[in-house]
Amino acid sequence: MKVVFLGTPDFAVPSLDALHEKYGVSAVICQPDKAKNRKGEIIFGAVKQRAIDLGIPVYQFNKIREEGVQILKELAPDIMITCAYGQILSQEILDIPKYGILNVHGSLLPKYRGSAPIQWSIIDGEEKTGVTIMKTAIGMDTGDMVSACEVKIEDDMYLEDLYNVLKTKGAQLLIDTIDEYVSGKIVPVPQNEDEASKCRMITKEDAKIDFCACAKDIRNKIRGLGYGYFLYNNEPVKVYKAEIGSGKGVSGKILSHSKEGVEIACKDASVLFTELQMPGKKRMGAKDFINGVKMSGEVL
RNA sequence: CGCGGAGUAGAGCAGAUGGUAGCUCGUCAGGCUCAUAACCUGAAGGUCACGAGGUUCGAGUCCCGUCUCCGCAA
Repeated sequence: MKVVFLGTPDFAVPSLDALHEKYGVSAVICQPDKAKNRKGEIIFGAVKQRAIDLGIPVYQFNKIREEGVQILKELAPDIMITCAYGQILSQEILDIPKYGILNVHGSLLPKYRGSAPIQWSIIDGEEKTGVTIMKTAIGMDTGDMVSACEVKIEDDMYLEDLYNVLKTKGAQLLIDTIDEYVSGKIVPVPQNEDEASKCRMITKEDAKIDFCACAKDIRNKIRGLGYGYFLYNNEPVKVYKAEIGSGKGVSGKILSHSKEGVEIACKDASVLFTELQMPGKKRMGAKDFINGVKMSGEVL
């Protein structure tokens, strides 16, 4: 079976690996290179890099709906798999593969359609999420569902943790599903539109901590985004780990500053930051952080 | 060549106007204590990123070059 894979970031790498091992992937399509490091050198996306290592031909289109159609037709895949590719496909493309296109999505559809389902599921304090394999359709993650796998969101999971679990589960589910899908044993099920929800993209602003919020929400946000930040002396202080404290005070007041962490009051309690970073400095644990940065009892 | 910060004891930081380096934590030894991550005393530990570079009587501190790390932007 001829498989063409479309994906860009590292979330898609396990799926690419799994597919390639089982079926052999004849071509990989990913977004154009745009990431650069501080020196201005171009950094390849994780999928592109992986494809090169595996010796799979890579194609990149600014607009796959225009530039990619012809090539895709020539590739004549039996099935195409998308996983965090980053571009909207057209009906013309959807019609190319004999078995259509399957997508790996990081949520339990129809909830959390959209671009950052993993982040939002944690931010919202969900207790579970998962991955869904569905048919890629024209709408935003609206295709009929083929299979799904549930994952519990543990209280100590941060974005990176959940992300890693889901990308692995996604890859596993994908290869466990394809054969049955292709052979017709699985009949795709339409999504229940009444239960659908769509999450919006994450912006820089989302990472700014609002101390007027509840401790749990602040912590969930940091967990979901992987970090958060607040301004101290006009400089952004990034925080990577947070626990809920019992301190009370005016929202934004720095309650304590110890090896345990930097504790700041919020709406209903306090949050204790145990891993932080000053601009230009390295990320470090509270013990090291407070050794160099002395924060007094001011209010942010 | 996108903007900017930084490389000083194991770790985190200080070191105006240049004169061979300090603090906090940690470590080790001893003490106190029922005990301790608490406290007391003492000790070890640094060619101050690199370049047998430049200026100088003398540079961590000024100038030049290189490497590495990081924040922002992308």
